[in-house]
Amino acid sequence: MGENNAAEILRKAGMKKTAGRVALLKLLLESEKPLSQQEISRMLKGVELNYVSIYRSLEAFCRAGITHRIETGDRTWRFAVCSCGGRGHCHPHFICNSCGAAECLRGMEIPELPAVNREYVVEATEFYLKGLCARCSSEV
Amino acid sequence: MGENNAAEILRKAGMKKTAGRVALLKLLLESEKPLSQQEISRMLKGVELNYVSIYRSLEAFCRAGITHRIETGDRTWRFAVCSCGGRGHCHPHFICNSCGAAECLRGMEIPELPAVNREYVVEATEFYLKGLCARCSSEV
DNA sequence: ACTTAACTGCAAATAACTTGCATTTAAATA
DNA sequence: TATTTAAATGCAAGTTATTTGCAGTTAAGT
Repeated sequence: MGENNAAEILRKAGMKKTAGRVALLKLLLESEKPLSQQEISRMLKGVELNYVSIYRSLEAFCRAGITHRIETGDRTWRFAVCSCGGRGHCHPHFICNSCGAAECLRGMEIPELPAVNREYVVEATEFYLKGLCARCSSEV
Repeated sequence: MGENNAAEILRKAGMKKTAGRVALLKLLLESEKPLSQQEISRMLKGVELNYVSIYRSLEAFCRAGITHRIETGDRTWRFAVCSCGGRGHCHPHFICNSCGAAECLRGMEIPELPAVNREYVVEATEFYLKGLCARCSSEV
């Protein structure tokens, strides 16, 4: 399943097909939410991948445009596979102020701004919605 | 000038008018850019304010809606006074990928998203533009 | 002047990430 | 298939922004 997919993505990006990276990428491909290194370490099954290697792999994935990185406000990076292949985010992200979970709003586009005047070069945009996720808002 | 203004803001927020907080708030009021704790420590003149106290004051300011906090991607908070008084950001922010400087795009509004369906409660939105600032883009 | 809750400083703790370096290994090449 | 090599890994240690605990100080209300 995602295994071949992951291997293929690695190949196309010119990366070595190691057990660790295949498992990591597979996990990200199957996750609907962006994951932190800790979450990844907890969820990785069948492979032991040192947390330093996880960071380095994620960095490589981001450099290759395979994933993007988001910041949820708790000073931890989270990572999600990225369909657009670009450097920035391809959609807005929702962050729950209560449980801290992050979510890709895949159906939506990041709205354009009415042109940043002057000599600024805009390379990427990020749009975060913060509030209560479905679960937390119903738990009140 | 900003001194009275700062004192007045503190009073309205029910905070004590200490030399440290007045100087801190004055500095933020006069800064056109969001500032990090380190930048603040470097820029504060005439007063010694321990960096822990700076953090605690900034936290209090944010709680009171006096300032907002932004994340530039380098894992450091930056703070700027906030005209809208709300909890979220009142405008988009620009972050330079080269020099790391942050900037409030005060003239602009954060665009609305076409309604986040389902039972999500959106409390705040944050919009970041990342790229090269005027100085860095001309330095190439 | 007195009282008190807010504010402050210092030292130490957290925690997420990064770096250096020696070892392993996938995959290109002979 | 054997050889080579650059990429990937693990471990230990380092970095650094931010937080926490606690004891001492002070603004401001009475």
